Amino acid sequence: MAKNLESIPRKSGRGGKAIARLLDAGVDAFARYGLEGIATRQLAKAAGVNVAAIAYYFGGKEGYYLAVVRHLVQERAKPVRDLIERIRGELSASRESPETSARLLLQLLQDLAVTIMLKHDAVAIASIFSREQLRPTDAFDVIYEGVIQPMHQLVSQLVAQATRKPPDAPETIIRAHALLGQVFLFRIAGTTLCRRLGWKHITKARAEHIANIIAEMACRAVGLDFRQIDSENTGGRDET
Amino acid sequence: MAKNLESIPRKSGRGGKAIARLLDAGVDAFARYGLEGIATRQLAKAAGVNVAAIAYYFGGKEGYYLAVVRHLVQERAKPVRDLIERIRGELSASRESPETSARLLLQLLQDLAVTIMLKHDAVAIASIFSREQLRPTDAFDVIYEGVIQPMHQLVSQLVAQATRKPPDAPETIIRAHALLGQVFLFRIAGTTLCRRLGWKHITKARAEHIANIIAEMACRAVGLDFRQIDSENTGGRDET
DNA sequence: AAATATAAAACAATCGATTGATTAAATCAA
DNA sequence: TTGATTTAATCAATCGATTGTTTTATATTT
Repeated sequence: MAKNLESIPRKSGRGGKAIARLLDAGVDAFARYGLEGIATRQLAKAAGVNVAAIAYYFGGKEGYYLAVVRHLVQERAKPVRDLIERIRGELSASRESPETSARLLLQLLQDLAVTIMLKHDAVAIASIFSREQLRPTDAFDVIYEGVIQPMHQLVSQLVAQATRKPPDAPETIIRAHALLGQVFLFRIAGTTLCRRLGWKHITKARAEHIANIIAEMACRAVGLDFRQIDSENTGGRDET
Repeated sequence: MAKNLESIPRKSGRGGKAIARLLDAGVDAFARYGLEGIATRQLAKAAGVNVAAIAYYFGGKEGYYLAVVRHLVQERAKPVRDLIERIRGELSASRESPETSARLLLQLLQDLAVTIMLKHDAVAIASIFSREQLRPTDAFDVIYEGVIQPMHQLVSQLVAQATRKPPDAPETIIRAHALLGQVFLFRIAGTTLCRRLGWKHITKARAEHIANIIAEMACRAVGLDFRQIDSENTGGRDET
């Protein structure tokens, strides 16, 4: 459908302003309303550019949407990819043991949970991604291969080492999926949680509280005692 | 917006056919494509009725959507509500103990997981609900109060008794949310799981396998040994 | 001057909603 | 049970508004 899946025109550096404004505005708008939920005219107005710019730079609405998702994954999701890289580095640096893996798993899930509940870009990723789950477009592959698959694989590896099972066993991957999903869930189903708890928003303190509980349940789920790991982790910075 | 939020006209029993056909077609269509993702003409064609019937019976597209959700929750979600009622009955019939609560929690999550992954109506509920989570409309309240809140409350109660904590404590509710969310997640994020596992669909056998793993993790998460509970549960019908 | 970028206007297509006419059914007087 | 009248339901045709896209013209930069 989209005309130019290659690179964006930008023959000279002067149209970069409009492109950048469109990409920025698109992240917010598409995350909030979805591809079909917002009109090109509103998108252009939000970006402060003319409607024709969408077709001019991206070939159309679909190409624009795809470019926004690509931008979101490649540029804005850096903190998430850094997190993956950090844990992966620590994993290869330490000797392999269930305790180490569990500790890293705990760290990863905790950090990811807070990031996904609070960080603006992560919220956008989660929103678009959950929409793409229900009705996948080309954008699904971009997000999946860009952030989901690496994350999923890393968690699977940590789960495998923590439970002493093969990392490619269906059981291991299903477990990893459940753990990762828990984290995403507090973003996707935040409305329900807030209603149940009488909250209006999820503040920073609340997000950290939730992250601790998630981490604890995750550790128990892979068969290890949370307190042991947590006390040697950051000196027991929390006790829920 | 919608004209008549009260009852549907249906002055005589003759128009019931059209209404029923519209409600049936609407469940599928709205679950698949969302409110904005499908046109009234397609909806009418799918139902085999004239476009004007939508405005005639429901006052408009929004009223139609709301009626579909109401129908879905009130009529089609009966198996889910029956499940809640069954567990609730068994809970009040047995004496209060962490073991009993954990066993019931396991049963509930296991049955719910299979239902939500396989049963057609439950899939529709999960799809519409997850959409309403991201961008709530009036339909959110209908689903929330009809099935989510009762389910959430019951799980909270079971978690509270299993962990010997107050049922209205934030920690308890957050735990319940995570457990319930895990189950929903395998429906919402089934695309990712299937891709990771090289599956095309989630078959009955696979759904039951997943349900077992979820139940095991849930039991561990609330601090009990899965094997003890499962062996006294249904005579060890599964061993993953 | 040539290439690139922006802007306003117009494009065909589709959206949800409505119209007036027609058909089917129910109601009631005889 | 009739036949006349009213009500309910269905239909094709059409409404104005809005959709994504395109065109045409103008401005800016190289």
